Amino acid sequence: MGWSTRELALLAGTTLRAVRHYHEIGLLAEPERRSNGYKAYRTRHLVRLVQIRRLTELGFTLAQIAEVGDAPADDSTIQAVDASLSAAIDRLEHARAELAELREHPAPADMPPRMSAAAADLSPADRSLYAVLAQMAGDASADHWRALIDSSGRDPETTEFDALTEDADEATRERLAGHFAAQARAVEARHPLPPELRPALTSPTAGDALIRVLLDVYNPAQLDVLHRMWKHLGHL
Amino acid sequence: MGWSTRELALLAGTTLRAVRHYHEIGLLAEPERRSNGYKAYRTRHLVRLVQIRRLTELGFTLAQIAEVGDAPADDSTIQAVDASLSAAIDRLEHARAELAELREHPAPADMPPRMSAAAADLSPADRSLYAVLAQMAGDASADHWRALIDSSGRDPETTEFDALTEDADEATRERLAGHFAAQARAVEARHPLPPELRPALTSPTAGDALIRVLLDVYNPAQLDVLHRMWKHLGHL
DNA sequence: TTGCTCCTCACGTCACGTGAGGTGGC
DNA sequence: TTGCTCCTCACGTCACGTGAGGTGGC
Repeated sequence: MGWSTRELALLAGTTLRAVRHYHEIGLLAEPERRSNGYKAYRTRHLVRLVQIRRLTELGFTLAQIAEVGDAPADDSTIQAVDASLSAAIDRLEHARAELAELREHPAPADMPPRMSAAAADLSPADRSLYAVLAQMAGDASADHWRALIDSSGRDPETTEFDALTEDADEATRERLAGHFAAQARAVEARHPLPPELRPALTSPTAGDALIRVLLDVYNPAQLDVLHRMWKHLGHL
Repeated sequence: MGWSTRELALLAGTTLRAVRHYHEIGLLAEPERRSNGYKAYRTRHLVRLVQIRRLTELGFTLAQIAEVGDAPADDSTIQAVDASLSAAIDRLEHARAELAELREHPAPADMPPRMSAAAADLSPADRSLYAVLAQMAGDASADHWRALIDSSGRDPETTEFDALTEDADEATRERLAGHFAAQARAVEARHPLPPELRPALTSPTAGDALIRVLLDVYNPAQLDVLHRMWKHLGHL
């Protein structure tokens, strides 16, 4: 003369535990018991359970379902649910687009996929620097960094810089600094930093962070070359 | 000489607690401490944290991120993530479509939205019955039930049936049974039960469930009328 | 001293999943 | 007696959120 919990769950297409959970939070009334203590569910429980399942599948939280009870959901609630679904879909589709790029150009996900291909030949130090730059300036800056990486290229001086140690002599340091300064000028002329990206990189906080990154990834000799380069550029 | 946990979190666009959580599950290495016990994060932590954030935003679980480490994710993992995103999007878009219908025809969500408008005039008993029928036969059956409800209409006999009590006399019961039998025959001729829906409703389990619903929602006099109707139809 | 930051437990959230241990029905 | 179902705790899951209580730095 009534369904068991398992039967009710199967009829509603859900699980034992879900039914008990709805009891625990007061969403679903507990049925009468048989003499042996077993629950005996009736039609009203099944209909209510089906209603709860439908609403959860529509994206309602259990708290929202509790609020609307078994009345029609008011429009503001439906709008709120729809807005959250819409936002979730946008996020998921953006994620899928990035996943597709990641499949085409497999890379560690330390920077936007559109930069990864260009960054493949960078030294670990440069790569870390670009990863941080991209993070700080936002994903919209990916194309800018990619252009920068592409046009600065891997020349003999870059190889020399990557291998630079403390015993590098004065002449070598000056030569590299001059080379990179000229290159930086040329690259900046062709690919100026988009104005909307400037604030994220020029604040004192951002500057501090970038300096710490430089100190972390380059050795003293390399830092010296960068210092000389900045002097060449007149930025310091 | 290093970032605090909060600074690191801000630089990576995440929260204090997320950083600590990644430590707890071993996703992110703990940095050196200052003399006072404070953590001092370096560039490698920031780069790793940014990578973790990117992967979570792409839909990777933290367990999957732990598996791939800081290497490029293998294609099978990417495919698995993409498949789950795709499935999630499908569910969300289906939910949005149903939400839109629900907004046009506000109703309790005890049955598919496409039935609700037609079911608005049913008695609570009939409504429960149709809710269960739709649940058992699946949402694809909604159009069938809607057609049934629409063409059986609300005539005086239906009103009489809804108000029927135990003191209803023999003649009334027979008259109603005959009326509903004729109506059922006409409706079934115009809207036969789609063959693919039959199995879900004709199994012994389904039959038992439906009988229990009838016993729950109709009173003895109404059940008697239904019993007579079935005899008229030759189904019993 | 006050206010702000850092630290480590440790419980809470959401919607259940998953045993653990005991009883009832055939 | 065996096997299956029912019951009620109660801890686990996932990715963190949110205080609780104490210390450090200016």
